[in-house]
Amino acid sequence: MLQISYLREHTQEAIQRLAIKNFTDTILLNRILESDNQRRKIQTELDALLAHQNTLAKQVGELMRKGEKAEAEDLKNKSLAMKESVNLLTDQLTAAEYELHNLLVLVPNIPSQKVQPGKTADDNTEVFRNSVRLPELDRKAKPHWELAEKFDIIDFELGNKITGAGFPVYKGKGAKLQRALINFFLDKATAAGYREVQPPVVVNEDSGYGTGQIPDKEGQMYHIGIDNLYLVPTAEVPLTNLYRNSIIKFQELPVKLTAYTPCFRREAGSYGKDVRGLNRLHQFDKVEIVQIQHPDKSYQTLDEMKDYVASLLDELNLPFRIIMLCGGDMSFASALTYDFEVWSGAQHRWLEVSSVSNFESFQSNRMKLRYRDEKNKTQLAHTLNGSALALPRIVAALLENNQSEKAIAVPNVLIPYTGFQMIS
RNA sequence: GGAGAGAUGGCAGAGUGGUUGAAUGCGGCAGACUCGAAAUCUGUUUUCCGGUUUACCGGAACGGGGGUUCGAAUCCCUCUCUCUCCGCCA
Repeated sequence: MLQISYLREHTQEAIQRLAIKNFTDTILLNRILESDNQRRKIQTELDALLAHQNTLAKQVGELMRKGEKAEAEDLKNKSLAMKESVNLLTDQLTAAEYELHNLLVLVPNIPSQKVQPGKTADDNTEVFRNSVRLPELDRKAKPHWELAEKFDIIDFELGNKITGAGFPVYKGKGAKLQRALINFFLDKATAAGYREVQPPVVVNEDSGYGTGQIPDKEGQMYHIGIDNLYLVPTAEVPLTNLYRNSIIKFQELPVKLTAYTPCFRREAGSYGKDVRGLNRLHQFDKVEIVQIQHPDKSYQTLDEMKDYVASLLDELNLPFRIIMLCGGDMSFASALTYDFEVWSGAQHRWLEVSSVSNFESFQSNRMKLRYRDEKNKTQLAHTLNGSALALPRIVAALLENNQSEKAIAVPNVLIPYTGFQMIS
């Protein structure tokens, strides 16, 4: 959620920059500003009345102590007479605040200066490509879902049986490869200074709201109706919300957290080649990194996180490219996002395996995540997060790119974790 | 799941209707003392909103929501959570 003070004081700038995200609803923005004016007007009026009432109540107290009952009664009646207008204004204020809030949550985050205009993924900019060469596979090369069956390491049918589509069962070396990747990613994150956390994978409504899934992407999450809880779509939700409603000393910034969690996404409406095999799942594993940072340093931190994710993919020896998302392709809450895509050798396509974003104060404003600055004032902190990494498409690329007729080679860095060099 | 008790500032812990945004202690910060530190002493120390703008003024908040009252941390209702006992249990 944007800060109303920003919209109020930098209206033109906001309009211009929101246009980059293809958000051009100036009618909404005007309604917001009107609503804000209205709210302030009402509050000023109400505060004056309440101040008067408070004074009267104090005087009544004093008169009662002195035993001057008649005069006290007189003042009581005066105060009572004001009650109706106080109630009226209070209701108006509540309504005005409610309206303002409901309008304000409809406005996406302001994109950072770097973000290019654009409508779809076609307008994104490739900003980097690593030096790992694309694998030259022969004609008999199989896509990962065939490899998974051939080597009996991932069973999609079994998943269908016990749960449904999009819930694969990993078996034998397939299961161990999952565990190896999780441990590898967590160890790397720890070495890079992230504190490992094991959060709940079920969160409440407030948490969903804090990171922006609710109300924006509510339909993406699995909802446990009986307890009104949600399965996490990403560890970002519990991790960032650890600091909901808190004030951090500026000396403690940045806060760096990492967690492995399974992630659950309903993915309603997806179909075709996108959902084949491991390409898009309802449950998948991911290691996430999160930072809470001083506003002056958050873009530096974004670069650092981007470099960190790149280093993981380099170590896994996967060809990848980094995409800077255009305004139209960015998420509602993000100010700048880099996507990482690995080359899937047998599918001949790039697969998104990570998304690293700076949300600036968009999330922290929602969840009241602040820091105390050098002058002892509270300020909204900036939040950032990134996948490091999401497993399924990494596995898909590893299987496909490293295949030969008889076996699949495990990347060197993973061998200490898997305990085997080949899947055969 | 059943019964009972409770939820107050960073922490501990007073406060059962009237200058209580809140005693006291600890912690934090600033200062005095000291070569320095400890100890001691003095002062200070919540957040949000609005107005004015370095000061300052007003309002709101004592788990969340609602009610009673001229006035609520204090009384009532309700929800959530915590603790104790019983039951169940990885």
